[in-house]
Amino acid sequence: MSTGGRAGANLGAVRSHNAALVLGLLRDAGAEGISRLELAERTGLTPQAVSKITARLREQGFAAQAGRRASTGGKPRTVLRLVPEAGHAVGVHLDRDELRAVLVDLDGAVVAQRRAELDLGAGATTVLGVLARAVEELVGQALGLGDDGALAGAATLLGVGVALPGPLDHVRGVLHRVTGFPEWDGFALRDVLQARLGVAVVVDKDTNAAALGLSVRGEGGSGSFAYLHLGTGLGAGLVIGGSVHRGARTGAGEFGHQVIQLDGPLCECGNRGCVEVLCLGAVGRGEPAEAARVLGVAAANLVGLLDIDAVLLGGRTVAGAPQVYVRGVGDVLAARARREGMPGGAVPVRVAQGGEGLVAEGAAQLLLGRLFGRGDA
Amino acid sequence: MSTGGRAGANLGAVRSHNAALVLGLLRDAGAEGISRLELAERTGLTPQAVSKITARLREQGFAAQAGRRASTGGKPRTVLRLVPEAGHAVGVHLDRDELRAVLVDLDGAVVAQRRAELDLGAGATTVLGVLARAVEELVGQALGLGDDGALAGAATLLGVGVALPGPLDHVRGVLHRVTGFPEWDGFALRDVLQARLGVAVVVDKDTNAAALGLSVRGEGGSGSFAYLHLGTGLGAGLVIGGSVHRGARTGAGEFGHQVIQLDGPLCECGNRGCVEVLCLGAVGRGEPAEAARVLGVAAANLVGLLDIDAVLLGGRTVAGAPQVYVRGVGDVLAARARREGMPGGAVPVRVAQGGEGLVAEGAAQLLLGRLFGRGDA
DNA sequence: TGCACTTTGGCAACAGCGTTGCGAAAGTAG
DNA sequence: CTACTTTCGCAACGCTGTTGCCAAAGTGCA
Repeated sequence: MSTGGRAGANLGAVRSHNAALVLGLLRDAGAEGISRLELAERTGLTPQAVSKITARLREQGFAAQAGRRASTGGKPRTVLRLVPEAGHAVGVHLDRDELRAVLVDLDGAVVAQRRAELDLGAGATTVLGVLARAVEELVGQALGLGDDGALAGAATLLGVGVALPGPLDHVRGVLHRVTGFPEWDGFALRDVLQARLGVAVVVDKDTNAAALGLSVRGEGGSGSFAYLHLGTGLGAGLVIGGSVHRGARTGAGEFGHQVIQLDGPLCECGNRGCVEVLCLGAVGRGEPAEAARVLGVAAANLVGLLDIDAVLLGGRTVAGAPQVYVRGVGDVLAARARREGMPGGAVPVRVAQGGEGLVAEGAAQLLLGRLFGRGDA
Repeated sequence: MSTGGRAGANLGAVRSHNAALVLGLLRDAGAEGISRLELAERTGLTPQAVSKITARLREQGFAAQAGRRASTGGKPRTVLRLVPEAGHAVGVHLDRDELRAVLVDLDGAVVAQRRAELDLGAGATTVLGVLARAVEELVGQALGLGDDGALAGAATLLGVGVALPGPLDHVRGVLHRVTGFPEWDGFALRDVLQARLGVAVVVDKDTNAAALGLSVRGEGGSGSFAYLHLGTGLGAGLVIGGSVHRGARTGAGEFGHQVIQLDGPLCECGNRGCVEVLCLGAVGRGEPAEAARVLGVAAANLVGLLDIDAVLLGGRTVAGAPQVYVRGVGDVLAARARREGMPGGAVPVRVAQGGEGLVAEGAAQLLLGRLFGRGDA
């Protein structure tokens, strides 16, 4: 039926919804802060309702007064700001050969971080040991642990987000398979890690985490964008209407195996003419311009299908020659926009900022998002 | 910023949200009806809350008692059902050479319909005249008009939805251009029609209306699906998470000009190797199997990108040889699913039911959707 | 036939949400 | 110093879903 399992709203739901909304606006306002009346305007709530909501948030320690604005002829507005230290989250980027963990505060700012060499093929016990130790050290030094040395002792810790390559089930937190490492097939990473660490754990694809991180930072505008990652492989993370689009089976963003050349060269996925094989082939032959053009054609397909607002490029290969890719992809999109007479012109193409820590920071946002009303089912 | 213009929730919002939710479940239950306790289970609300909500709906005439279930050892449940005659909407399908208008009730059932020959190139005055007359006759005979002959006199009429080909702005109701008819460029169809008819008007692309219609009927499952229309052109309507995805500029679903053959044959859009030119070319050469294969490759790209639950095929060309297309597209998707070891197997491919009236009925749902909580921004 | 039990669903009191009315606080302008 | 503007909290309010309770309407067994 068309009306899927949507939930009814009661008063508790209203409260948390509005609180999350206000908290999100406080975060977006950053160090400048934001006044109650501005919050009222943006939410559509009355100023009095905002006062009550912010009073609750101040009691809970999430918000604080921070100076006042210049007067415009009357009593000056009091400025409110987020208290970043009121909450923390750990984000872990589990890659094929290294592990990168960050501890961020409510603002998304990195408080502490760690790096470790790692071999994903070394088996679950070894990998989980390295991961758990890294997280415990990170949290222990920055926030302090409980008397028993447990992570749960860190009161402000919301949980741990783990991002890794390869298909997986975001909802159940189970890996399907990690390309090249069949021993991870069907591994219930979320539950195992949750039991071991004693705090909430969320698992997601690396490209989704990167896209989420970019979304929170406000890159890609307020609406929809695609993050295209060109490194050892070619993948994408999609943000539609402000939230990460994963699809029913967390399979969305399968960008690299989009076929753009019927009966083209064989790809390792078994298909022919995938963007990945064409693009990486051009990179391998030392033809970045051709790689960018091919990438641009695939990006244009994506833009046409979803009508997104921006395309962000990332990954080692892009970082090696950013201008070539931005221009190459941009040219294809511009040509298409010109031909179709699209209102507003072509979709902008940019290099995703954030570099090496992007995925880990985005993984941490998987937890923070719940506070700010981006809870993902 | 990441927190786009989301709205705060007050008690009025809660009421209409829950009322819409219940109304949607009543509609989905159809003639069988549904009991209060089932409604409570599905919404997560308490039985008492459901009683209050349904009491309001009964007062307003939208719902009614309809018999009772067999007892399971106690007082038998009272069954509630939607009162279809409590609301109506007109849906108009404006095609290049004909106009098709339907009047539907809350259930989506067609109460009356009209067809008229039409030339979209005959100018706005002529076309709007034919359209307005068709709508007024339709509503007048089935519902009756006001004393002054105005549509607003039909108390249960929620408004008119208009679906037509070509790029347009769904939010503002303005046409960008209708392929082959430059005189419509920038025409503010929504506002002009609203002023002339005196009731609410919503404008959308034909493929979006078709997808919406299918979504309401429950085809394509509860989640996400794509409707691919193969007729004089090749387009798509996307339903993601239960609602039509249009993108910021109502440009989403630009499926036909997805490039699947780099530097392939020139398409009339100016690009090379679009699915449309390849697919229609094969149709023209009398090679439906090849057309289906090409369509399947493009569909597989879409499925991979969005991880949708189903693919529905429609349009005159598909209707001419349904099995060929279902099998051809299905084979490509199945092969890909097999190679990637997707959990749950391949995405199902079906022919969209509903035939000629699908777009007009979907257009009517643009208005009904508001009642059932599918208000689209 | 009668009694016990189960299940449904309405009435009444309630807690908690945002809203409204109003006034104190804190500035500017003359 | 006075008049005015603007911010923002207190108190009363209306309305939401929730809880506690009980009447209604069945079944099943003695």
